[in-house]
Amino acid sequence: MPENREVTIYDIAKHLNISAATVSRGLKNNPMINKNTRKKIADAAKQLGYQSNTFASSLRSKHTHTLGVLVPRLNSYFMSSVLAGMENAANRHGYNLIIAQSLEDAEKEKLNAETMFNKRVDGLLISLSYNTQHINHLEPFFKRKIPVVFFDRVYPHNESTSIVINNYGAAYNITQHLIEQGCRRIMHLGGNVLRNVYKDRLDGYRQALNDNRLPVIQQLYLTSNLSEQAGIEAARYILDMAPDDRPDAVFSANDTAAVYCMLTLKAAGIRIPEDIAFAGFNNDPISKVIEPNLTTVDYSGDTVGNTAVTNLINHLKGDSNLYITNSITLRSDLVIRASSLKKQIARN
Amino acid sequence: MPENREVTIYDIAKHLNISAATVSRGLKNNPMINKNTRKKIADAAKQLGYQSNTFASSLRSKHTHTLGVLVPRLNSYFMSSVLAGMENAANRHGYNLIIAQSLEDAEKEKLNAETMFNKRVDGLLISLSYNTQHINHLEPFFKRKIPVVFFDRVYPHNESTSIVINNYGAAYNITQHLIEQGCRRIMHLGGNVLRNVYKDRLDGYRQALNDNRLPVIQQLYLTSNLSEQAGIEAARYILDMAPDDRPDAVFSANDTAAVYCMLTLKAAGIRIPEDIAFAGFNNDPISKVIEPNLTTVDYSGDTVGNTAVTNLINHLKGDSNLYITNSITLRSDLVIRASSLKKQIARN
DNA sequence: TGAAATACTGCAATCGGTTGCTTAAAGATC
DNA sequence: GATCTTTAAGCAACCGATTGCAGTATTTCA
Repeated sequence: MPENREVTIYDIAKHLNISAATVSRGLKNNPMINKNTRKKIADAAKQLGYQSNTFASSLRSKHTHTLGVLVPRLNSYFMSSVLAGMENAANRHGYNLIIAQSLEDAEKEKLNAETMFNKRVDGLLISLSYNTQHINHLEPFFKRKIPVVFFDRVYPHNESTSIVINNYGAAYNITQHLIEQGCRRIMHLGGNVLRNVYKDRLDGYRQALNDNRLPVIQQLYLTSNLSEQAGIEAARYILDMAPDDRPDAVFSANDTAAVYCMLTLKAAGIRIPEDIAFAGFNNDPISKVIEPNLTTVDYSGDTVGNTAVTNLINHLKGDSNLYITNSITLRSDLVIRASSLKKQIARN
Repeated sequence: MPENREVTIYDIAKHLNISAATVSRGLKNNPMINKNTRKKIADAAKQLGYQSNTFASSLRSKHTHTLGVLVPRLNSYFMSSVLAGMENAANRHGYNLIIAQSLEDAEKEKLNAETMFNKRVDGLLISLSYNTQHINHLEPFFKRKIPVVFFDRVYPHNESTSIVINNYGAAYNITQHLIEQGCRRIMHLGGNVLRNVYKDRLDGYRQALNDNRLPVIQQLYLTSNLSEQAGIEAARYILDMAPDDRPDAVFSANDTAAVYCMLTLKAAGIRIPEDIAFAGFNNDPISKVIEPNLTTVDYSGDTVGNTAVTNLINHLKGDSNLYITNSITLRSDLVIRASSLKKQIARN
């Protein structure tokens, strides 16, 4: 037993007294090859314990059946759902995922992009870091026509597709909902407006206020990284205000900040939604556990991931053309729960 | 500008009138090559827009700087923390991660393992699916001496390392804690005992009961997949019992089932911890949001991932030898919160 | 029956780096 | 000044699969 050397198509070829070319074709079920021969090749492969060498193949054939995924952080509920959706779709089509995180750092994003390129991924799926300013680091991909799909945190670019939801509309609706519940001083906890998701949510919030002839109050707009800590600090900020200046509702651009803000306010004796109504974004599991349950926007990470990968692969297979599709907007739903129901009776 | 062809080391070589071998060595900063020449090569590479081709290199050099990660599911808080930790450690050492999920299905696990092997990962990190019975599908790795590291859901094997926590001890302690709070009829929500984590937690629970001369009651042991739904069903099961037969505490093998069980019981008017105390496992974010806050076992997914990858890479670099290390047990902490405090005053 | 079409299979170049071995030049030693 | 080191660089085989083109056997059809 040769412990060391790999079993290659040459071993199979020698074993069957045929050429390596035939073995290669046979293993791919190329109809050029006689059915019997194919069978013999498959049997011999199994018998000899042959395992194809992917990158020998990639070297020659110029595609790797690997997609690069570059996200800000791996460990959020939303992102892990996206990845799960991506992995599923990719796996179904025989593709693999190389995954890296930028940790919200533009520099690291750049380095990771380079690695992905060097690994010659067939396509790139990317959600931008918190402070990415430009996408020069993706130039090598564009130059070599390697398709790039942006998702969630996207960047306008006319040779790649973006997978998004209507952040503007969802924020508008949720703000409108709060207004309908009688709220007049609605605070917004937002993120970096460099990122479309936060910019659009802010715009939707403002437009809804405008359309209802409500003033946009500077003091009621806080921007942060929307972490647990940021939620707690927002609560302190509110508690430090004169009672009359306090908001009567908070719309947070994510659920985490909303929930930790609620917890802190509740501990200080503020009643929710009676004193302050709450709404978040993402439909994170914690939104269903907090009491009262948090009104939020549901949008499926799984679907985002699935759509992004499916479109990318269809493009790679030539079934469709990504360059034509500029952006795909997925469905999102306003999920109304007790945290925002000032008027009606709260339900779970 | 040649749009199509890649820029290769040959282009650099021609450009500088030196050999490709020198370029190859120069790019790797091989001290055999004169410093000036190295500089010239680096400059030319940048100027020509050279990007190394990883798999051409892998083909010859026999290592890919890629690690395979095979998990049951991507979208759980714990697993995404593990992945984040892994990615971090891997990135730091110049390694990449190919990630796939088995979706708790042994068959898919097998297929994914094969793909990973074909991609010639330098090492494999795996947490077993819910119903994996054996690890024959990892034989190709063992045969070719590709190191395998199990984490969390492990399998005894004397040529690979396992990264675990002391599930038995943690479960023992948490049960002991509940007993000290005066609980006598402690229910356990467990998972498939095929998996060490659930088996060990069950054993720890039982041993604690034994050591306190408490009976192990058949009706108070439920096994499930520990999903939200399973938590709800466990609650219904409890509510269906005659009040005197009901448990006075529930120890769940994960937080998700514990939390949804609590929510359902609370809705039915059961007081926690007065009527039934609760303890979970994992320190999932929801455990800090549920009221009362859930007593649980904290163990850092990030550390698990980090440790697994670091050990694997050290082995690959020859700095240490995995075959000697049979298992690494990481620290875990009992986090006591209000859900189990029958005696003392609950605190957040 | 002979020519053309069809069905298989093989030859050999190729993908882009890597590396053992050799060679050439410069420097050191006595 | 001859021999030995040391340093730097090149030659060419190699990794394992793929594929355009060519070659041979078999079938088809007039």
